[in-house]
Amino acid sequence: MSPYDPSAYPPFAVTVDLVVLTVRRHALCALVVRRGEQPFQGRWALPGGFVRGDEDLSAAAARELAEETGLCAHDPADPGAGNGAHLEQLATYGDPKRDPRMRVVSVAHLVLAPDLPAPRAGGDANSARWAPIDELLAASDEAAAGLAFDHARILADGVERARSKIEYSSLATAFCPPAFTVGELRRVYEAVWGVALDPRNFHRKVTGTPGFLVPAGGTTTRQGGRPAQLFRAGGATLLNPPMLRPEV
Amino acid sequence: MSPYDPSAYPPFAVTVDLVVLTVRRHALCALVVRRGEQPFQGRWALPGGFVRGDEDLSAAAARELAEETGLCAHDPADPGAGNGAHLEQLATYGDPKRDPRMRVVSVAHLVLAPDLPAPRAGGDANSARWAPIDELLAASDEAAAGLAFDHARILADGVERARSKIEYSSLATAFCPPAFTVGELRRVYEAVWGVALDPRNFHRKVTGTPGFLVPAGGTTTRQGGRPAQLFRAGGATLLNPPMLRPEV
DNA sequence: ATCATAGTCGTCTGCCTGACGATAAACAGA
DNA sequence: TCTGTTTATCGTCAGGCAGACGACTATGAT
Repeated sequence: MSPYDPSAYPPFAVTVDLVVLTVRRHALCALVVRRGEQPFQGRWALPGGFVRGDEDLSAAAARELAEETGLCAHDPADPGAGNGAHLEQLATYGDPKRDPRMRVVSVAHLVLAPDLPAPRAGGDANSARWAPIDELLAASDEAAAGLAFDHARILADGVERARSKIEYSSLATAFCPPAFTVGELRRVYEAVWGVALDPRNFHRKVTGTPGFLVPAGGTTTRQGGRPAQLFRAGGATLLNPPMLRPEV
Repeated sequence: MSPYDPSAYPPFAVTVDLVVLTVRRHALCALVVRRGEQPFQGRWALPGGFVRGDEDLSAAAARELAEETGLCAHDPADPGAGNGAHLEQLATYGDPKRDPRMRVVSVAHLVLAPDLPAPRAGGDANSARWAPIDELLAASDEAAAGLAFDHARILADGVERARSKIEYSSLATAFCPPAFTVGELRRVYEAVWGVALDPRNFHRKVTGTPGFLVPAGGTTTRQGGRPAQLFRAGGATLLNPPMLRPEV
């Protein structure tokens, strides 16, 4: 074998696909776009696109994200605040038959975003929408109803990553607006995990973990009931001990 | 933008790189090979190679692993036993300048293997060896002594993955021979984490976690001292509650 | 025989979590 | 205005688990 001989290796197309998750109306939702061309024309798919020749993988993911949603992703390395969503690499999918036309290797990325206004259909998609992940993954069993390509698998992997990562990191705050209440954060956990948590124990846990939350001043009654204190995400990124996910 | 138009996307080379870890003489070691050609000729690098045109990414990783070490990787999905090492995808590295000659996207994989006889130098490598990771990562600061390309970064990511994954999974057994003692398993944790663990509390923890270890029958005095019971890995893959890594 | 080495079983204490009672502060409607 | 509903927040208590460490066991080496 002759490594690095340009004529000896087969050419690949490299794309990024995005699993963009948010919490809307107490449900975990993913951004999907409708495909405008073959194959899988008219079917829903994860947003994504080709990596450019001089572009890093994370830069390509951030660019696609901006094109589809207008969100400005902030790299975990750079904690620049603003309305930036969390972006991280998820996994890479390269089955030779995953695209019927040619050999495509897709580097999937995971984005966690606060609830947004309606997504804007940009780029090459006919339309875009937030779909509850239950709906998307349930439909993946039926032949013609599920997501295009291997996107159901990618979505499932992304959801599983998000579910496990909020256990031991403060990443759940990425689903929240800049200032939020303990109750709003709890509803994020409940939506992502699909369980009910005890409000009192949750409150004790998050307020008792140093660096997780810092008071933002002021209160809100967005949710009705007694006014709740506003917080913003503290500097801590790791939760130790972790938040325990209740048994099924 | 015209997606999936073959003339519109730049061609990439796709490779797999391997972070192969083992525990030798109470130290965490990685497999490195000496580069036989430019660039970085004569420097140490992670083993790896090009993905073939009809080959899945994990298949390419398993093939490279067999070529370099003779190890038969078993996919996490398929728990076929034997002398198979654990193999999982780690992350993908695609900086446009990571290879000075052309655009190469590398899908790194992580392999956890029991201690092996001397590695066989196969394929395109002049030679191969097990190197303590402390040594490899310490040298990465100096200009000409560290690993080739961005392999120091990839190795660091792989080591970090291994360190965190043995906390909440039974993956540490992948570093052990088919039958092993509690003390041998403890020395794996100590080598990977670089800490000392209390033998009594460790024994209580691993024998008290259902499904982690099953008695293999018989005892051994490999390590001197009182004979120790032999175990093999139980069916459980997740450790709940996790093994706690002591503070630094 | 004595020592060194490793393995295994127990005990105790402190921390954290789950379960749940109680109170506080808002709003809606009678 | 009073009452019920909703949500937030503080407290209490028991059980589980981990860290610290004592005690005993079973081998090989000197």
